[in-house]
Amino acid sequence: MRIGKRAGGVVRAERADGGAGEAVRARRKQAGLTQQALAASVGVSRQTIISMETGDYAPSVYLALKVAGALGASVEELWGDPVDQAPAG
Amino acid sequence: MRIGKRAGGVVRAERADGGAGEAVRARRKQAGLTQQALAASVGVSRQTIISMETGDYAPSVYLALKVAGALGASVEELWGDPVDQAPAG
DNA sequence: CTCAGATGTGAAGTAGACATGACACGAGTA
DNA sequence: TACTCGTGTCATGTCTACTTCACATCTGAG
Repeated sequence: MRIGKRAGGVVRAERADGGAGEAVRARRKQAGLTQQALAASVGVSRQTIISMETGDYAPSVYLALKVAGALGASVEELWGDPVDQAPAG
Repeated sequence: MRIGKRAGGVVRAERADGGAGEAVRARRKQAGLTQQALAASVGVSRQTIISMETGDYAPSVYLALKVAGALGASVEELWGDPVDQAPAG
């Protein structure tokens, strides 16, 4: 558990609520792809796609760009704060 | 040096030419910020901003979103393939 | 010349992004 | 029933994103 200042470890989502993971999964299904197909498409392992969809996971910006591109979305749409996407409430 | 399949380590830029670093630096200067000011603004150390601007560095997507936001740009603009931004040549 | 500010270098430490590979489970189908 | 497919879990290993801190260099101002 991280408390206060980080000591190593990457900058992650403000909320560990899996929002981005859900967004990536929804978009992948909409694109008619399996985890394996998306993984192959962006050049990573299926394990990495699993982590992205199910865990509190912060991919590198370059992997995020590839995934967004493969899914026809922008990085902001998939990993941005949902508040930026639509009004709260 | 990485040859063939990666064995750990993050997905990074196709070209280690510092393109993104230059883009981040240019945009930061345009915004009239020092490295220290940008670092404080996005909640990382100045050392991290230095690495981002000078090295073959792959920030996490969440840090990239914060930096892009602080600089009034999109992640695609700063870290995307330059070819995507404008025709080559 | 001195000083402040901005920036770059280097080292060491911690948490995590990626990988491999095996196995388990549920759903759908013949 | 057996099989295939898609997905999740787990363990282990390698490389890197982040940190702190000290110090060096360059530039501009007084």
